[in-house]
Amino acid sequence: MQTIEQLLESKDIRVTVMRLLIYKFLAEKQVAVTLSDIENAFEKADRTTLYRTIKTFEEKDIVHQIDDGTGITKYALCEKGCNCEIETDLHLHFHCNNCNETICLTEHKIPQIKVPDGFVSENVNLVVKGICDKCSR
Amino acid sequence: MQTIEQLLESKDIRVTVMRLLIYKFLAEKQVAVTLSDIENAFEKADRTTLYRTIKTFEEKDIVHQIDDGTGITKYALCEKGCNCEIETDLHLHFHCNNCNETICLTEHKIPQIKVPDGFVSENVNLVVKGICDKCSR
DNA sequence: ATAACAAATGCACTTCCATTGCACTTACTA
DNA sequence: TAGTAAGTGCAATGGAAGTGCATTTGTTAT
Ligand SMILES: [Mn+2]
Ligand SMILES: [Mn+2]
Ligand SMILES: [Zn+2]
Ligand SMILES: [Zn+2]
Repeated sequence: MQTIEQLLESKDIRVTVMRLLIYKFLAEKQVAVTLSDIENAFEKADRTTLYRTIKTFEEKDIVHQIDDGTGITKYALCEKGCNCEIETDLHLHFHCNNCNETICLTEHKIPQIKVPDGFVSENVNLVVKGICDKCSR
Repeated sequence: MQTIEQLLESKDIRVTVMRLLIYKFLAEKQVAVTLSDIENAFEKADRTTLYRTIKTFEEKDIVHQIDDGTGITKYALCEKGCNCEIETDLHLHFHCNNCNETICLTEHKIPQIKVPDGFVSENVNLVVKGICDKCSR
C-alpha cells in the first residue's frame, strides 16, 4: 500500500499541500467533479492553482477528463490499471439527468465499435444518460 | 416530395427567408456545423437570429445537436425517420482529429448498452474519434 | 546554512461561446 | 387595413477556459 505522496512522486509530480488536498478531495468523491466543484471546496485557494493542478494530474494520468455532454468538463481519478495513456476512457460514463451527477462505470468497458471503410477509430467517448441508482429508487 | 416550406410548416415552424436559407445551408453540408460556421456563411445576418433559428430547428426536431468533445456544439439535419424526439442520437458520430470535421454515421446505430442495476438508461451519446475517410487516403 | 535556481501559486486579464432583454420590423389574422 | 404575434437586430451579460507575469515556496548545490 503506497501513500498519496508516493503515488504522486512515482508519477513525477512534486508533492505540495494543495496537491495532496485536491487528491484527497477527488478520492473521497464518488462522482466526477468540475473545476467549480473543486473551487467551492477550496475557497481560499486560487482558481488558477486548482486549474493547473488538475491539468497536471491529467497530464500525468492521475485523473481523466470526462465530457458528459453538459458542456462542463469533469474529472475523476483514474483507477489503478486505468490506461488513459493508451486509449482514453475505455470504460463508459453515466450521467444522471436528475441529480446531474456523472460517474465512472469502470466495470463497463466500451464495446468494439465498427466504423465504415476508410475511417480509422482512435478512441471512443460513450456517455449513457438517464437516472442513477440513487435517484431511481 | 415536399418542399422545404412544406416541411417547415408541417413542423409548426413559420417560414421566413432566413429559415429557408439556413435550412438549405444545412442541407448542402455533409458535415455537422457550428454556429460560427453558419455565421460565416451569412455575414449579413445577426448572430442571434442564427442562434435562435437553430434552436427553433432543434426544438422542432429539424436538426439534432452533436457534442463531439471539441467543446463547441454542432448541428446536423435530422434524416427522415430520425426520431430525436424519442431518443436522441441513436446513430453514432465520428469526429476527425485531422480535419476537425464531425459527421453523422446514420447507418451505424449505437449498440445496446448494459448499465448496472438501479440505473435507467434514457439515451446514449457515442462519439468515435480518429481519422476520416477523406483524411486517411 | 545559505545562495541560486526552478517550480508552484496568486492575481489580473483575456478569449470564446452561449444566452438574454429590449426595441424594432416583419408577417399573419380578424 | 389595423391589431397582434412572431421574428430579427443590437447590446450586453455570464460562464468556463486559458495565459502572462510577479511573488512565493521548495529543491539543490556550494
Ligand atoms: Mn471515468
Ligand atoms: Mn447525427
Ligand atoms: Zn441521480
Ligand atoms: Zn478528416
